[in-house]
Amino acid sequence: MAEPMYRQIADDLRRKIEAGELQRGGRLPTEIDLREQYDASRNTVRDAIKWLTTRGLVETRPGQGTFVTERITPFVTTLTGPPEGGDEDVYLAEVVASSRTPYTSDPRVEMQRATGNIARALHVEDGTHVVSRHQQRFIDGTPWSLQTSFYPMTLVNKGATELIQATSIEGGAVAYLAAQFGIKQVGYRDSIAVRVPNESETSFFKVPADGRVSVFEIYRVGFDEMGERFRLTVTVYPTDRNRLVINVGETPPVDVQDEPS
Amino acid sequence: MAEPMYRQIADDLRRKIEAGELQRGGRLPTEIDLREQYDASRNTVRDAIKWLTTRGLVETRPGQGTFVTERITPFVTTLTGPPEGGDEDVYLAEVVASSRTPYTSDPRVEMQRATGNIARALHVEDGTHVVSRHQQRFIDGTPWSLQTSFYPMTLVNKGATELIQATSIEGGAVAYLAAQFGIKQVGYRDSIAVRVPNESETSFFKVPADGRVSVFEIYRVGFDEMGERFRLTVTVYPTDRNRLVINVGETPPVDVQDEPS
DNA sequence: GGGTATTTGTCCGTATGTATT
DNA sequence: AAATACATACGGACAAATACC
Repeated sequence: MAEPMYRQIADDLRRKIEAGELQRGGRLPTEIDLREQYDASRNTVRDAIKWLTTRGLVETRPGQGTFVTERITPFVTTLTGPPEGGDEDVYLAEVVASSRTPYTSDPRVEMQRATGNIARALHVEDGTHVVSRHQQRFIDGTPWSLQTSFYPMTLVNKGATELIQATSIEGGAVAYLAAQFGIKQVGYRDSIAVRVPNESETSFFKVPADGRVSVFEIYRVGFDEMGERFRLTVTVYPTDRNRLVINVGETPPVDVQDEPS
Repeated sequence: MAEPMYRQIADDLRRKIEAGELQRGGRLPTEIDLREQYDASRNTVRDAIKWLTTRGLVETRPGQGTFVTERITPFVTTLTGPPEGGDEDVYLAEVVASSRTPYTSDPRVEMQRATGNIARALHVEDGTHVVSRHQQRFIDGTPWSLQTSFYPMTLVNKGATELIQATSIEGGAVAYLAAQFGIKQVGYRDSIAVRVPNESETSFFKVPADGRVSVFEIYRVGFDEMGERFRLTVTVYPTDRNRLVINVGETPPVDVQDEPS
C-alpha cells in the first residue's frame, strides 16, 4: 500500500474532475455515497475531500454538499505605468477599459508610528509619525483589493493637509503632492510577496477561512526627484482572482486571447 | 460555543508562537501532551495543528514532532530589466551580486505542438510545432525555479539550430537570436499568477505535498521589432522563498534593509 | 545493524452539532 | 418541522518514520 487510501480516493476524484466526468460547479456524491462507493469510512472520504479542498479543486458547503470549484475570470492589474503616476488613476483606467464598474471606499485615515516593515520601506526611524490612508476597492461589487498608503507626517506639517482628510483626493494623492508641493514621483519600486490572508482579509474578500487562498502583498515605494522615499502603498489582492502584468520596453497592446486560463 | 474547540486550541498556540513562548524552529509539545493540556482528544488537537499547518505557522515531521516554521530568507528576483535582455544573464547577475552560487541544469529539449496557453501566448495556431527547453535552477544547492522556454519551430528552420541542442546557449538564447538572426527583442510582457504546485514541482522544490505552499507562474512573452512574439518563457518559483521586484522610472539601488520580513 | 521507544500518519466507528433546503 | 449534508469531537487501533541505545 504505497499510497494511503484517502490519496487514492482523492486522485480518483481529481481524475474524474479533470476528465470532465464531474462538471465545473457540479456537485459530488455525498460523503455517505462516496463512503459506499470506495468502501472506506466517512472520515477517510473526508480526508480525501480535504486534500482536494486544499488544492482548490472542490469546495464544501454545509447542508448542501461538495462542489467542483468554478474558475474565476481573473482581473488583470498592470504594475508598470507612468513613473509619475499614482495608483488610483491607473487602476480606474484599466477597470473602465474592461467595461467593469469600479468602486473605492472613502479612506480610513489614521495617525500612526511607523514600525517594522513600514519604517524600513520608507527609510525612516522606527517610531516615526506617519499618516495611513486605508481603502477598500471593489469591481462589479466584488471585493478586489485592500490598499493602505503611508506618508511621512512631515508632508502634512509642510501643508499637505489633504492627506489627513477622510475623503478621496481628487486625481490621487501622488498628483496632489506633485501639483501643490512640487514633490514629483520620478519612479517607484514594487516588491511582491505571497502570504496567507489574515482574518480581516478573509472576511473582506470572502475567501474560505481555512487559508487555502493566499494573497499578493505588494509594497510600492515612491521616489521623488532627490531619490527620497515619500510614500509607501501596500496593496493586498487575493491570488484566486487576480493576475499581475508587467510590460518592459515596447509591447503591443494586450488582446483578449492573451489571458492564460 | 461560538468557536470550535480546535480553533481555540489553534489560536492559543498561535498566540504562544507570536508571543515568542514557542521559539522559531522549536518543537511543540507532543500531540499526547497537548491532548492533556487542553483536555481534548488527540484528533481534535490534530485538527488544530492542521489549521496552523495550512497557514504555514508550524510543520509536522513524522517520528520527530511538530515544529514552529522558520522564516526563509527570501531570494529577490527583479522582473524589470533591459528590454533586449534574456532572462539568464539577469538572473546570473543578481545571484552573483548577492554572493550566492547559482547553478543551472542543462536543458531538456523537446519538440512539441503548442496547445492551450502556450499557443495563445505565442499567438500561433493550436498544434503549431515548437521547441521547448526546460531547465532547473538552483541557488546554493537549493532548488529555486523551473523554467521552460518555447520557440516557434520556424526559427529552427531558418537556421537557429542551437535552439535544439541540449546544452546551454552561451550568453542566452535571446542574445543568440539577436546576434545571429537579427531577431532583436524590443520588449517583453510578464503575466504573473499564483497556483498550487503539481506533483513534479512539489518534489523538485521539496515543498510539502499537501499543496499549502503555492508557486508563482510567470509567463514572459518576448516581442521583436515587428511586434511579433518570438518566444515564451514560463518560470515557476515557490512563493515561500521568493519575492519579485519591479522598478519603474528612476529608482535608487536596493539596499539591505529594504527587505520586508 | 538491530531493537525499542517515541511521535506523527492513517483508518475505523460513533455521536452530536449546525447549516441549508 | 423534517430531512439532508457537512462540521466537530470522541476514542481506539495499527502503521510508518525517526531517534537512540
